[in-house]
Amino acid sequence: MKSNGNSIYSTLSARERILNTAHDLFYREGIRATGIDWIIAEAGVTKVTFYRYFPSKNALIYEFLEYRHHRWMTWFIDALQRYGGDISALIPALAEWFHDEGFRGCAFINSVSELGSSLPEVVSITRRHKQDMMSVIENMLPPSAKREQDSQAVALAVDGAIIRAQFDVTPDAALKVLETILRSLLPDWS
Amino acid sequence: MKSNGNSIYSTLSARERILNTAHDLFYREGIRATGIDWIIAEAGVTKVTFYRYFPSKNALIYEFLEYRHHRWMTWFIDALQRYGGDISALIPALAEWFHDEGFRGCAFINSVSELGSSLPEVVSITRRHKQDMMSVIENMLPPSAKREQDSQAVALAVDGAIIRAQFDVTPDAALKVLETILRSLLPDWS
DNA sequence: GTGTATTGGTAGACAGGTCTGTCTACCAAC
DNA sequence: GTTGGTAGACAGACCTGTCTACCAATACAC
Repeated sequence: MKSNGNSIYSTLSARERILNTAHDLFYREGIRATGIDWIIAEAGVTKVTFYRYFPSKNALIYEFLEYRHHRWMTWFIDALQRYGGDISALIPALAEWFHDEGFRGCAFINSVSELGSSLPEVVSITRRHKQDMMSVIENMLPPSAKREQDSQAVALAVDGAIIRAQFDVTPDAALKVLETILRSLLPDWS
Repeated sequence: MKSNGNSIYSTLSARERILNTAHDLFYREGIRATGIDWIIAEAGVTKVTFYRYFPSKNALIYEFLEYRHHRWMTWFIDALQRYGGDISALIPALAEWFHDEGFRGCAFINSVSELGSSLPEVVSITRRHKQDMMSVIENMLPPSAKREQDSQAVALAVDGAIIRAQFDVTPDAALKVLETILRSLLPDWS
């Protein structure tokens, strides 16, 4: 087996290389903007191999979103822990993400924008992702009768901040405005 | 000149028909998902006519965004007036939009998601659009030292609500959560 | 009214590229 | 033999953009 010297994933199996490459290209360039030949070339596989593991591009898109969900949630939970584990950890955690040079917004929001009409399954996948994000946020809030309501408000503001960070030149305003909102929403904001 | 009996814009000039058709298809189906042949067929023009008015698809995309900006801002300002003209008008105005059967989120956010990498000009166009939206919001708030800060927070929450309304089954939660945030943010919320 | 030029359109072919997906023939390792 | 790969060709559809040949309406000069 000839490995692709250019791929940063060359110790992985072919399937993993495809999935990781697709993840990077789909997120960076857009899903429709990424043809399967590009993924194939970057992953260092052939078309037969590609179709052995992913029966269609749409199947790959679903796998990409599940993979992205797992990967992002893992990062999110870890980052929140690293910054103290309570709700105020949201700001530095998101700052870490927004300042990442590869930041291109939320892959799920992007996929709804791009494919919401032609591949409507991505909408329900996004709903599940956002539900899980909100659950993580809810678990960081102290128990109260309005815990769920607050977590919905926080999650909605986080989505707003993600959007703003995506079109602004720098993410600083998005983070600052998000903090303003959270300070108003949450009485025990530190 | 043979008019296209199927086009709902058949009393308009060819250029206007193209632009209106592009607006509808780009917003409903996605920009990349809409080939120029589809626009041409729906607008009832030929390729020569299309290229007479729009030297490229990208030129049409820019025109589409400018046209969308003008159209949306006109609607936004009008809707806010219709619902009373103060900041609480935001909720029913957005409800009107979100409940529209053609609602597919914010065309500007969608274009950044879809084309942010391949046509980065859409990002600065989006920034301008969002700045104008925020100015309208600011003008609805009573004068105060934190008027600009509040308008930024409101605008960010509005973007969050747009996103949520886009992936939820119905927009009711998005509107309710937005109202919760605005109630916390703005002391004189009615 | 007629002829001409201009303007704004038509039908449709074409070129070359990209896209998704199907397939053949072959190889290496176990 | 099985598994997991390779190189690469192919088909058909779609995409953006270029071009030819022609037509109708209007304005203007005579």
